[in-house]
Amino acid sequence: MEKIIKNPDFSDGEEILSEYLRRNFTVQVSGLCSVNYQGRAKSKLDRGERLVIKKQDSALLVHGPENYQPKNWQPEVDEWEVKAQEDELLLKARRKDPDEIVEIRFEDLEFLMVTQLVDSSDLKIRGHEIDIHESIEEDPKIVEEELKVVERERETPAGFIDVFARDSEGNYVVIEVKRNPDYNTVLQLQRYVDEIEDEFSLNVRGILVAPKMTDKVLDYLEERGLEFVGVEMEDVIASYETIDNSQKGLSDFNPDYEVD
Amino acid sequence: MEKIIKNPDFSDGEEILSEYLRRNFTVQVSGLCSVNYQGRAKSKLDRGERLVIKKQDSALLVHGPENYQPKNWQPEVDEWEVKAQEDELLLKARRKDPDEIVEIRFEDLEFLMVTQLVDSSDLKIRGHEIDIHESIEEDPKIVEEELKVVERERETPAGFIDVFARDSEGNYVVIEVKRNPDYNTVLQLQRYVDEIEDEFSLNVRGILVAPKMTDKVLDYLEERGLEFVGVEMEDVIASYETIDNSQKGLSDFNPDYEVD
DNA sequence: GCCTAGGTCCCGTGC
DNA sequence: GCACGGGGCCTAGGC
Repeated sequence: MEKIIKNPDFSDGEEILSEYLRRNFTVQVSGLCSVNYQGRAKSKLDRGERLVIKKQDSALLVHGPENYQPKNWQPEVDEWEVKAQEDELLLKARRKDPDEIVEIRFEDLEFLMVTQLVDSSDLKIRGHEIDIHESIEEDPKIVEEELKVVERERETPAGFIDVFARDSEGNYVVIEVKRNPDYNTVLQLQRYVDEIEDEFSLNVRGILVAPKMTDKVLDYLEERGLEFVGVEMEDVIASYETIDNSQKGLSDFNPDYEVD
Repeated sequence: MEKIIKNPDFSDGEEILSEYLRRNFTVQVSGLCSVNYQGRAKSKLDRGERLVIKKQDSALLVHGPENYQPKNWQPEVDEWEVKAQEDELLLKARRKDPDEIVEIRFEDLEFLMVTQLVDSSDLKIRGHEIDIHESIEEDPKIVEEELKVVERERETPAGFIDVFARDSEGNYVVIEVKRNPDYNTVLQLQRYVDEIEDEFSLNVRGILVAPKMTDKVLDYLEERGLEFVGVEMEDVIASYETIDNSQKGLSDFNPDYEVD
């Protein structure tokens, strides 16, 4: 930990923030504040105690005591302005594109902390839509017995077909994969099916493959003569071991701090 | 600030976390850790220094040194498990629905902080899509002269129509409003128009109302016989004063701390 | 409780 | 650089 100051006054705050906000440090400020935002929308947040975090890449988060999401934020800050006044510490964070500004006015500072986090590890994750595509290609019978995958990401004038296949009777099958299917998914599948039917002048099957489905979307699908096949995400998600194999043997954590 | 401990050992960590995680406190733990997640997907995050925040409603965030978004998280935790072991401090956060678990293994603790934030102010915001709906309802001529709004959020088998209206010639008009229109928006509008045409066996107009538009989406829209009308967000966003008027005169900040 | 749709979405990928 | 689509999306609003 570089620095922690409890109950700093506004001039302490101005000094520390001016020094560290623009640099490669994680800075926290907590205290009673109000926040205005203007940009793609406009918001006001009245006085309350919050935790403000400036990350090492300049991302700014204003977190209240609850919820996953920050109350205000700035994914990337281009210009900082810090000013101690008689009755407040003003912190402005401006972003250029889109042009937006977050203004935080602290009436009272509870603490101020400067640290530096070293983390070069990437998140390895399985269970994305792309992993379902791969499972189908490896083992098409999770969709249907005797299905043969012809092509992935087949391009049509209506967009890319996730998986293009033929069934045991030789029919063309268009497969659309979605983790979270909705009405638009149905129309998208419909468009691909229409496109392939035009191309081959044949009847074409359309199958939506997803780990879950709602009754209404299923109705909408079946009204159009399209089909649904469920998949188990557990079958799709690789084991921890498999994820492990994609990593290097040793962690690339490196304790050398980069200052600035 | 309730507590701050620098470089706590694992048994300190276990003690403090066991006491405070389940209660109405904001708890921060920072240090060298690795994180596993399993639930809707499965992920591994190798060792690195991170800031872990448990909010007062049990939301859990694992923030790396960069980016707006946490590397791992749990929007709501139902069960906590904390265990100091010889070489690590293990923190498990389980959620019941969906069933998922985040496991954080600390190899080294940099600091541990317990605070309590008091914030009962709501965020006042203007510029959401709903504000455009309201502008249209108040003054339909921003879309078209002599347009009459019939209904908002009209339900159809294909979903909800933002604004349902009739034009000067008595035609039905389906209006879809979007801040950020894209291809899917066109499909969505198409869905509604098709549904209303089926329902009334009439030709129905479809208008996409948005503050911006791209050439490709416009082409895609017009190919389908659908229309676009631009609106200015500035006309939609209320002034700060208007936002102010929606607030009570006095802040409802109350310095009484609720312990538990 | 499920379902629908928006978000200052953010963010990666492909053109 | 923009644009498109996914996300462990999250979250609010209806029913």
